[in-house]
Amino acid sequence: MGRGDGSGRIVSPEGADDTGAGILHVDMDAFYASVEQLDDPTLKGKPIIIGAPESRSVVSSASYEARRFGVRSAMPVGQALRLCPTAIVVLPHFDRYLEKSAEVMKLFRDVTPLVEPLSIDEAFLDVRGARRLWGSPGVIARALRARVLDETGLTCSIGVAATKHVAKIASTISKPDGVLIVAEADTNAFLRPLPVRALWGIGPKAAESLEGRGIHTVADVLDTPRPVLERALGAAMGSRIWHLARGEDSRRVETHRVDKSVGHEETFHQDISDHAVLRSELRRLADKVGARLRTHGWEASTISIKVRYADWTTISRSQTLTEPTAVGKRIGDAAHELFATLDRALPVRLIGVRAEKLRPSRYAELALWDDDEDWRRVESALDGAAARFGRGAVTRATLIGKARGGGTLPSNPRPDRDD
DNA sequence: TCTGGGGTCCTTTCGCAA
DNA sequence: TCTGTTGCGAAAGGACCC
Repeated sequence: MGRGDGSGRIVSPEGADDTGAGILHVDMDAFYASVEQLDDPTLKGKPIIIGAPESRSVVSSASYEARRFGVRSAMPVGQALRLCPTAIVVLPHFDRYLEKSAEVMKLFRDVTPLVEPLSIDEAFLDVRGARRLWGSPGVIARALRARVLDETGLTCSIGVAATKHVAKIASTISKPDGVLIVAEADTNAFLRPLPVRALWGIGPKAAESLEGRGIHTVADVLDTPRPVLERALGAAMGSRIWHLARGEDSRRVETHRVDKSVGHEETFHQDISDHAVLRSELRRLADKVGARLRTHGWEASTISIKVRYADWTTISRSQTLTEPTAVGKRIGDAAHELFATLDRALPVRLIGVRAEKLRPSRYAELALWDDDEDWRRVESALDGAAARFGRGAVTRATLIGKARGGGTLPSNPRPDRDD
């Protein structure tokens, strides 16, 4: 979601040169706040903040009326209210945002099947193959903005460029309710004057490191030898921004992304020292993680926990399981074991559980069994049999039968060739 | 002014095995 | 058998993004 104050609205003129610019980046304007204003017209034109009134809550989204006071997302709500005392704090309605997001994404897919959602409120579109049907990228961007507003009541900003990176920057600059077209031949002139912070992946730390070396703008990056950038930012990031500054970005619009981890974490209203309470929180989070794995038909082979102490130091511990799991009980057991290895006596501010190294579940067809205990029995049967006979001997069908209380495991299993 | 929750990716370190 | 090298995966921490 954009984090600017929206003062830079830009609309490229009709007929602007869009030669070679086949990638669109569409970003909804102040998405959560706009959905709330749409659903409750009394909020229209007013400064609103999406967040919770609790002391440790931060701003999820702010209307442009609030941004004019300096309110930004990720800012503590208390601070936001000091900047803008008249702001109305609205609790988030994530289901509603997902609904509106789906509406918008569907409109994108009407234009091209090559849509890559980046988050709930933004996506890349590759429209290079849509010219005959809909016209040039600039024409498509205009029509799409009009259609999004017409059919959803929400405004968006669109960057049109030859690469994802430049399209993304262009949409940010055009916000709100703008469209900015950067023809391929204009890419370098467009990038040169921008601050390094505009480059994808350059955050506060990296910007500080570059600025300490006198590198403030993209033009400065162009004048800097690649090894210097690699020393300043690490090999991978240094090389990446060397390319990005030159407008080089070969990433394609990917319609399918595979999730790599799922996790839950929670910041307590007040720091907690009682380990019994912390352990029960770990259980609760582990159960949520297990349930999510099962809804997606996944299992995880690595479990990690995260603990943030009162002094804000954050540590993580992880463990690879002997057998992957989607069972909350097992995830919770692993989380407890990891938690037991910690020795700091400080109160805890945040605790989290994450499942990593995901793969399709070995018995996804049992997804109808949502009950954690049923899943534990199925996994125990599978793992026990695999340990005794070798994994190759154990078919899914026999296991399902076993787990359901009927059938038996093979008495004379095939020799195992898997392990 | 007191810092959320969901993630991804990168770097460093360390132990193990060839 | 011992030592050094290399490669690799796991673990830990941190930056970054929305």
